[in-house]
Amino acid sequence: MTATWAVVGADPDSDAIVVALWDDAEIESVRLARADFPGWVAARAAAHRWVWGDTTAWYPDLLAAGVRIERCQDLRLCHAILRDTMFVDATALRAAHHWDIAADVDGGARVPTLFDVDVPTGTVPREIGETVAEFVRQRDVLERTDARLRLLTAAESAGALVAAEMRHAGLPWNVAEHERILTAELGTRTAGGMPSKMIETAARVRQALGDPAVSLDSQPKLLRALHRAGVLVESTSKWELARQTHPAIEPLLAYKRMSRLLSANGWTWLDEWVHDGRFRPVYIPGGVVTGRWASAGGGALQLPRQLRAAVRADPGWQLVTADVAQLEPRVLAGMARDTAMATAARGRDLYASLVEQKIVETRQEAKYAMLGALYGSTSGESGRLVPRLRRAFPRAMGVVDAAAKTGEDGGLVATLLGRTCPPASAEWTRVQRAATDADVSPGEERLARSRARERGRFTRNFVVQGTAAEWALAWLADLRLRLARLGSDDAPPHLAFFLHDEVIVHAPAEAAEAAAQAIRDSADAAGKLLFGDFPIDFPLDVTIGTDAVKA
DNA sequence: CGGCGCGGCGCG
DNA sequence: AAAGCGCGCCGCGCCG
Repeated sequence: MTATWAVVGADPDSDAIVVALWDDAEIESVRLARADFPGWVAARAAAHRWVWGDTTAWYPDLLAAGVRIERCQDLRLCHAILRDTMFVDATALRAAHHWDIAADVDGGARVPTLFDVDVPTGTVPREIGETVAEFVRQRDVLERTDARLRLLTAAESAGALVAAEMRHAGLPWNVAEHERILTAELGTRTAGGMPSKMIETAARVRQALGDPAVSLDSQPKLLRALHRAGVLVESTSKWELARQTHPAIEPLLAYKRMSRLLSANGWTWLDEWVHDGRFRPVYIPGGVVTGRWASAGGGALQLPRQLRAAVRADPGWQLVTADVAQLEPRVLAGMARDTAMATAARGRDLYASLVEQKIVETRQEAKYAMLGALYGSTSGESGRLVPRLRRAFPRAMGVVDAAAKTGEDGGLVATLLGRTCPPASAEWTRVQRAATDADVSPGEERLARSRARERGRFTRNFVVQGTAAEWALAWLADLRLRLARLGSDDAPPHLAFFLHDEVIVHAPAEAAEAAAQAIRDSADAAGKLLFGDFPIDFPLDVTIGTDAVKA
């Protein structure tokens, strides 16, 4: 008899690992020496859905031993989703506080860095008894709900596998190319730490300001120096500076660009984060309340486009870079079942369609209008254009407007698959209640309205950003399985990077076209999984090359 | 010295 | 241009 579930945990009395095989009830339990565990898993990697407390605690060792599994349930991640969802009563899960643990960012445990990433690193129970107990609690909850939460927990768990596998594989990174870019932008390294072009540019700024000693790295000092030179800005941010006309501005903006590159992704970053030609960031699935991933260390999700050229395939391999055009509007059209919006988006640039249909005048306006709709702009160019979308796509706008209203009223909203936003804080509720008092001051009233609108913008965006994250998880989950079936057994194409609506796949050259097709097929499958037969598509921009610079 | 808030800026 | 959402990381400056 083949068990559906294989629950993995530590033997409380020894160094052994226990696997409890389950269907409707426990079938048997197997005790394994640690050293035998990877081989045992490898022999039945696709036979079970592997259940464990935390993918970051169990999977890296398997990967190091060359073992990949097909499916899992990550109890830590699923606990958080089921505990908070508004669609099923999960009282038993809410009581299990020892599972309320945020991501263990050092889970890989072999992070080759100089510094520990300073995020709390709690751990969920490892022991088999408590692991089985939590598995049973989640199973009972999932049995009482519809397919959506089962889809979501499966997708979230698949994301955990992808994250561990991508960290294991790393993003191929060409140090020489990165250094070439640094030298071209910043000049040569000097003993003092500041590269030559930065030193020269700083001197030009000081010259133009008539202040030979001013610090350019201290915001208050720089602001005072600008004022003394007659540049009356309120901040030193680049967009405010860019509006000024003064000889110091051009070199100052150049200095700020260089300073940013040096501190965020300079030589120090290279030493710390790139080893053996691989950048290995820590990905944190479910790290954002909306369900998006976060990252810790290395700034994986903020790599500047400037450095794209340093992402370089191994010899004989290629990189397949793919991103979805206008993911969030498409997801909104799908979740609202807004046929007009889906039609405008079909197979092409949604923003161009809005211009053609004379909903707005220019593509740029279309973009601002859509951002305003998703983020809740009320003022400026963007806020002015939103009503046009409301007239053109009442169903889609109805979904985000309703989410905003619910949030303003202190209610909960959820994504398509049931991930639910956090409740309003006690402080938020207190401020709202104070505003209903008979003797409320105008200030209190204003504060309450402002906080209510803030929360409305959050819940408005939550439903779309969160459902887009679900689409992306479904895409990743399907793609990792398709890729594993391509290429030769010892060198299949693999995911190397993921950023909200974009993937980079590292593939043997002969498998690159097939990988590109797999990426497209997975996008189609994700659309079907979330939106069924509703005719919304998710066209991709796909580029195959030796680097990750998009065509 | 470490912790923390802030301004600033990179990404979607 | 930002605006309006979600992040992480840097350096500075202040505080204990």
